[in-house]
Amino acid sequence: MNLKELASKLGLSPTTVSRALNGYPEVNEATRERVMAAAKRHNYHPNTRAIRLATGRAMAVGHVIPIATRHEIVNPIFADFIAGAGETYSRNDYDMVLSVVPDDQEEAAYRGMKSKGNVDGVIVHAPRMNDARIPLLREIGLPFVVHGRATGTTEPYCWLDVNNRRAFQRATEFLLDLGHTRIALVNGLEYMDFAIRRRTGYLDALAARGIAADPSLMSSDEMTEFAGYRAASAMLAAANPPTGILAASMISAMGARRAVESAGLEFGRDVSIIIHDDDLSYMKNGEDVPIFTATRSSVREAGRLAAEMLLDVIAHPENVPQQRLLEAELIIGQSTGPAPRP
Amino acid sequence: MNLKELASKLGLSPTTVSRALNGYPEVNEATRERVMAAAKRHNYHPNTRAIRLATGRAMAVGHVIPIATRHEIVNPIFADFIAGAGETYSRNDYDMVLSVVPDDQEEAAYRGMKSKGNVDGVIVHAPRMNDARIPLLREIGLPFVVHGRATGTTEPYCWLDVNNRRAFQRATEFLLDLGHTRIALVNGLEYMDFAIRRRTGYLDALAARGIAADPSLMSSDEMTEFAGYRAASAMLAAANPPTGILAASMISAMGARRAVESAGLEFGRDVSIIIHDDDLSYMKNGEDVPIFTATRSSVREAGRLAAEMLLDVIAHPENVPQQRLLEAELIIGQSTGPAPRP
DNA sequence: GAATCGTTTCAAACCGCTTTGGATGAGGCA
DNA sequence: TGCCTCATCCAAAGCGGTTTGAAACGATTC
Repeated sequence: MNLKELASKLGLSPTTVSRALNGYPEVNEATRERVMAAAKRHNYHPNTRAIRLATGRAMAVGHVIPIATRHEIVNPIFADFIAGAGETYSRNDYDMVLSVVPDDQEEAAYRGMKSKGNVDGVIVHAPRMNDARIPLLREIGLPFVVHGRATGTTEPYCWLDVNNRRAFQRATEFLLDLGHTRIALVNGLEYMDFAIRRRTGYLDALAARGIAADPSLMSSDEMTEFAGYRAASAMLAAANPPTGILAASMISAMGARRAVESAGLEFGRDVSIIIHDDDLSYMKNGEDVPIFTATRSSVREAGRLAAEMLLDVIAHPENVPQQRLLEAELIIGQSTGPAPRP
Repeated sequence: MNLKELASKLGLSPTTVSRALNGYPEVNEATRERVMAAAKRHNYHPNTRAIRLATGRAMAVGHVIPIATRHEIVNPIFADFIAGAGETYSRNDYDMVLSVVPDDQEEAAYRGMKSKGNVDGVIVHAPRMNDARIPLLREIGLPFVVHGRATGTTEPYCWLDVNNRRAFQRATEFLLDLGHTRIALVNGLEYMDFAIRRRTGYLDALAARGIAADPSLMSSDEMTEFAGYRAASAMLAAANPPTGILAASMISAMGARRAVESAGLEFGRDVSIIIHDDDLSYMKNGEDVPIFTATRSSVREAGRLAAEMLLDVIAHPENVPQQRLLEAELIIGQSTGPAPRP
């Protein structure tokens, strides 16, 4: 059932039917209702391909997922972000198209999207310092929103980020207030912008209390269980081990907790752990698990918001770049306590 | 730059240019090369929207992701499958469109996809017993491939699955051969088809050795770290605890391992654990982690293959439904050993 | 030399919708 | 009555490709 057939069934022109369905004012209310009813009755849905060609809009948003050579972006955090963004797209009748490409073909992928016109805009994931994608997208004129920020990029662009610096600063202060002085940072990969900011927050908090940062208490690696375990184990085995640990994610923290326990220490008493909690939907902190003390910010919600921002940019490309900084909340759980007396 | 402009720049008709670029035989080789060169030089890419309307094909594949009410499908295993499928789509110039919809609107989502024509086919995820989506998709005539199978569905349909029954049967036999007789099953949710088959394999292996299944050694829950921990803890705390555990996933197993260790037992000696390993790319068994004994089958590879199958179904809808059963390999790691002498 | 054929090219229709620029007719007003 | 407005509807022209059917032309065949 297409528009022409529906129109002739109603004894109307395609023009009128189209207008009736799209809410244009120049059509009689009675006719509109008749059209609406017929459309529903015959289960008519306009052909997306035709709409897209006629309107010149793709009604779709792209997410490029680079794979292979280096860091794997296909992780639980990414999945939750996608789920959040997808909710927004569905509500607004946009499609979400995921492009999985080898990471040396990322630029080509963006250029292709622009010239083939299968998306109206893109979300940029996991920005790094001086991220090359930002000038690229500006150059080719494809609307975009960055999830995170890119230190070093001076020209304004559209982004949505969590205040990672502040979150880790507060987390560090929290441990300091509990009397901890040997505080470790089990960070994500520090070519990622968010990890840089987290380290900055951590260092700022230490510096404010006049505590010298100890490089042996700072690690940077993938946010996996094992990387967390490995980093924490090494630190705990060394002389003058930490009594507090800042972990970059729930998953890293699971590894850190294992390290604490297998070192024969009690997690939450001998060693306090505070995590950054992305509020992953398949792994809620405190729902089942004894709750971790955490700086919490839902990555799924970030996905929803970033998508909304992008749709807005697509609708109003002329506006000045929007920027939004979300604050993480500090959740007090059971994984932290006063620094043990030596 | 569009086709018409390119054609006039070349002094040719759009027809000829289109044919030259698409490899049709009725065009002079010299002209073809001239066209190709010009296309490259002007960075011409045909407009996807126009191609889609003209050919009547969407050149896109849908994945419906139900959310909210019940089981969360947005998990690491799903993410890896998507990544694999995405690779296949990219190679074949197909788009992957993800639809995130509330799970009570799944049917509407599929019907919409068909009538709006924005995809040529779909992959069905996480099938359950007598899954309603299979007859639905057949009824509306949308090509599909199921990742997994649906026990109870009699009419043939296209699927790709791992031999879950056989995998768990072998895993159970492996533990039996090591002398274990108290073997626990920490299963996924048993309304999921794969979980049903795994339990069957487990029960078959026990029965073949004349061992009565003990319901207190069988649990069924989400495949999260905590669910694994909770189930294993309870079993280990009970009278006559298990000496072997079959875990549904790497993540469940991490929980089970924690339960073993916090019960003061040695993992791999006092309690053997054997897992089903989906070979997740962000969490490789044995890459960093001491390797778990496992039945391994890459879910990412399954994604690649299922996508290939779907593209084939789309290209040849008249063929009989393809079905493919992948066997998991048995990897001997360090998480299993002889049953301890009582 | 005319008929036939194969190669190469093109004009025009088409995909299914949106949107522009009228056309039609009823009602209002002088 | 004549003119203007407004509400309502429609024909036709896009959107940017693909595809059908035919034309042009040199080469081959009889």
